Amino acid sequence: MSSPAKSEPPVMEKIVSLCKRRGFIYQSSEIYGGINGFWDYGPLGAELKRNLRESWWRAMTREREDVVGLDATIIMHPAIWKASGHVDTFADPMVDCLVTNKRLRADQIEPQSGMVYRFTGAAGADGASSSTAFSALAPAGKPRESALKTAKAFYAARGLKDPEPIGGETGEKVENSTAYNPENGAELTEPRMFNLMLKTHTGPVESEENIAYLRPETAQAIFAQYKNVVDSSRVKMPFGICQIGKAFRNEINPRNFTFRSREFEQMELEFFIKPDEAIEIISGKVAAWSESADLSEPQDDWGWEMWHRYWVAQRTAFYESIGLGKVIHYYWQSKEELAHYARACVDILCEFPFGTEELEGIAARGDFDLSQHQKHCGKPLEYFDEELKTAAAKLGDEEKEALIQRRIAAEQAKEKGALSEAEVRAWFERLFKGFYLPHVIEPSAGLDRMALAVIAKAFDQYEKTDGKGKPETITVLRLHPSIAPVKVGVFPLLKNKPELVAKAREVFGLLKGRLNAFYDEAGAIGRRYARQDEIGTPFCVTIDFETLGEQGPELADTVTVRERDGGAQTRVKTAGLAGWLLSRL
RNA sequence: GCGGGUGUAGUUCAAUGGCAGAACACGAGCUUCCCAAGCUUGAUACGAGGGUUCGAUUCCCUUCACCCGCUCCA
Repeated sequence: MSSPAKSEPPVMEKIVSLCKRRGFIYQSSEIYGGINGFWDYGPLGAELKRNLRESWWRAMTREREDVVGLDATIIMHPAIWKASGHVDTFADPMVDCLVTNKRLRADQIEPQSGMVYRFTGAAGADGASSSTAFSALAPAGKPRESALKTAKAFYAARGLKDPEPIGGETGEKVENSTAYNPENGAELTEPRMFNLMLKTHTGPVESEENIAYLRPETAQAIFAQYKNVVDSSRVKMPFGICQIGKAFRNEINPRNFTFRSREFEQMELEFFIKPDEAIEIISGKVAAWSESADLSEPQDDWGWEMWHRYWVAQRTAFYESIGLGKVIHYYWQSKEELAHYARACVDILCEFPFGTEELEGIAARGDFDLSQHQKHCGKPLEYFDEELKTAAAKLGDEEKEALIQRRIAAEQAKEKGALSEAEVRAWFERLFKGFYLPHVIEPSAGLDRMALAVIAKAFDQYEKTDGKGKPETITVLRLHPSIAPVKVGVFPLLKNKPELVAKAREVFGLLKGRLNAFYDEAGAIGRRYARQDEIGTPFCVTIDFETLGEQGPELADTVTVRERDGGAQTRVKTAGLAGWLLSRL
């Protein structure tokens, strides 16, 4: 299996072209010129996506006893996004440097002190001039020339040749200003808000009061309905709630085909676990993770770290099952990169033609989300753990105090987000009674990215000379059979022989209800194979004269099954054909 | 959001200030005993809006989309 060379940039273009030509992915609203950041799935893309979505759902819920599903609305109470932090963190004030056009976050600019020089314009060496005002800061200790140099760059960027700025003979002293770029002292634009959440209004009147957001992630719905699920579905800790659905982000710059788009589909699991302290009280210890740890079956003494590693292993197995095993990579976020509430986060990356990019993030988020919602909605979201209450009742005061002291020490060692001693004691008081907010492991995957990843991985082209010695390029989509949009093509060897056609229609009828089959009689047999290769169909069956019994009774009612990869042909009885194929998907 | 590039048929590409062409793909017919064969035949395009001009797909402006680099990516 050859993969396209990295140094060949048109690979992505070839994939985009194939996606459109064969009906996988189209530009949204294309007849009106398209709309930036939105993509539609055509007939084959819809099947592919459905297959991916269903394999995820099957692996996450149906094949497990400890995960249930949820299907929540896209528009939810705006307070959810307040509690989650999205209203604040999704609206970053941004400024642009007037010289380099670099965009910076206004709240992250280091305050500068020094002298500001104001220029009213500039004259160019060729007689042209500019009357655009500009100011630059010479940091404390730097001469006026430093500001002058920046001003020259500013006017030069606006088309003036060798510009001589006008004005700015004397400077004004400023202290701790964030209006200038720390890198070069250039004036910055006024801060502008960039809100990454898409907004709408509920009800007939558009007003501030009825603003609603299209969800920027599906996860928050799970937290918001966590209590209902606990109360209604008899789940016991640990357990998970998963959801597949659309999410929306007003990306400033959508890029790379469907990889970063404004409307996309997420597949998220929130797996709720007992806090490590509860595990220790119940089991006497918390299992320590090591490279050789057995992650195959969950154990009672697993803390967050084992559970996190377990889900990384589970998700890895999933990617292997859809044929991405060889192209995924891991990136473990460093302590500095982690959000303050997160304990660990690993990105599962995949090799795309445009680089190795994130497919899924698996975060250990502690109890941050539920505690935020508990605080904002004012309703207790604690889980009552009878087993924990019983175990805690057997602890002596000294043992309890040892646990508390250990936690206090751990909190004091934190650089940010540490709990006070009083908060720790209050938390343990609830814990010893059997109450806690569960911690959460969150594997969060992007369905559209996954679809793009499997297409990119499967895309294969090779050169071949045809019967006339003419070279041609053959395209094959080597999709894993389990996700291929069409599972089997059914062809009569010749379409002008009614017996063959009738038999082929009969075989097609046997298959179509059980797997996605495609009937084709147009063109030479080789062309029909090629058409199926290009859309990733793993099997083709051909009805020939042997099927009709013309070559002897032993071959009657057998068909040729041709495999996409390798082209191997096998004769299979029509009676067992559906089973034969299904066992190979 | 900034800078650069590109928009012609389903795809990949031509040509042109005066009737827009090819290859492949697609449809129909013939032919063909297994990997894009051949013959006949058919349908299909100048991203959108404005300007200049007797006349614009072509020149100019605006806009939209796509690609590359920067930026952004809770």
